[in-house]
Amino acid sequence: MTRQRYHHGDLRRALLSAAAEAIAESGVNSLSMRDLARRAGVSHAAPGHHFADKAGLLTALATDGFQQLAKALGTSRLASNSLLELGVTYLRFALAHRGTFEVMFRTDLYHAADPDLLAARQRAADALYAGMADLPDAPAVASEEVREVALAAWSMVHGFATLWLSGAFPDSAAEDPVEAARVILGRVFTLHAGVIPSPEAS
Amino acid sequence: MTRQRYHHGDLRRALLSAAAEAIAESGVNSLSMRDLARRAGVSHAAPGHHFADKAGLLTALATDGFQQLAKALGTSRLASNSLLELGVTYLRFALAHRGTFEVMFRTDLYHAADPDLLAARQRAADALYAGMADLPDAPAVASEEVREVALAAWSMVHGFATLWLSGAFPDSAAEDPVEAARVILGRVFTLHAGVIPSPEAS
DNA sequence: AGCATAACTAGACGCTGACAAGATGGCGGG
DNA sequence: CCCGCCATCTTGTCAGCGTCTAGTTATGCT
Repeated sequence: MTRQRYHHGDLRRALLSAAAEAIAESGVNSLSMRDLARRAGVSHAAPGHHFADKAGLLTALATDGFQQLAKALGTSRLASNSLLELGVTYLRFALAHRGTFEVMFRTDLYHAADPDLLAARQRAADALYAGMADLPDAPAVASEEVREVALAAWSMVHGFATLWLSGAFPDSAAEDPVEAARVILGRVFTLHAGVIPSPEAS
Repeated sequence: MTRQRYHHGDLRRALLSAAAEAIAESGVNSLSMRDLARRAGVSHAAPGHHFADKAGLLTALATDGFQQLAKALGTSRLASNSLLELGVTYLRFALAHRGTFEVMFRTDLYHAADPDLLAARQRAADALYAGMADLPDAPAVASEEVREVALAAWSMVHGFATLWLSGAFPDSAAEDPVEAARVILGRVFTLHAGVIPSPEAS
């Protein structure tokens, strides 16, 4: 886990952050190992020593992403255990780390069976479900049905994030996606639970 | 539009369908123009005459996809103008044409400014919003707010489709995604509108 | 001090997308 | 009828990519 300083310093982490930045800028398909090596000022084969192959690098990137997401979701839950705010946290993560987020849900790009990745993904899923379990709202649904509502909520916020990132929405939601999501998610969630966190309107 | 028969027959369409199949099998990143040409039994540079470049082929594929989606949504609306069934149609399309669907929302892969593509995308969006406008339900929301609910519904079904396709869901929903979605979407939509289409349960 | 080894370099291979220049064949104007 | 035109397709070429192999440098342990 802990990386010492070697010739470069910490090439592994430099490559990962450079990759996240490059993907956020110009998409994952135009990412090149050799270009990453160039940015880091090392030879074209140097990355191969830290990551078995390109999929290995993306596996590490996705793993980091799931860990960060799990942490963010856990923090959000403690701050204000609101289903709506949990969704906003999810969206904020997708926007702030769009390169990493893009890779996380492209299982064809990395080694999906990697144990570290699976563990991190599970931890993020647990954080998500945990945040939904002790909802401040939704007293109307039985415990069994919580799972269904959780899938619906996850689907909605994930779909909103991906659609917005791909520019599929009309400009209405393009200005401030977080605020737009707060209104949209809030409308469904509050109607569902009968509890009104009152996003902002009177 | 209409393609005559030439040396190959109809290479353009053959390439597009082969591309959709190949992407559905092994992802868009492992798609190769040369492999497509090999499958069609032509030389490696033949595709270049029908599509300016790889992005051009994917642009055409996405355009076809949006046209098909618009058609499917329109048909669904006529068959049973239910918001739930419209969502199911959307999901069915994503599952049946997962290769095409994957490309449609990856704007970094194709020429996003292509006029034909923009027109097809707009037509699909219109079909989606039209299907939501004359809902059988949702009498509680004002006409302005229909747009917000539409975005929420679109986000939810889109998110469900992409999450399922990426294998992110626990196995619970993995068996029959359409039925699972019917339950999940129905739970939110019916609670929202106060109308119960009663998916299947007693 | 010396050495095993992690970290990196240099070179090569087959593959890819893209470009240029030549071959092939159907169709309309003479 | 046939002849030239042009869309279609082929062959050849190029730089760049991911990956493999072999060789080089520098670090930390004994």
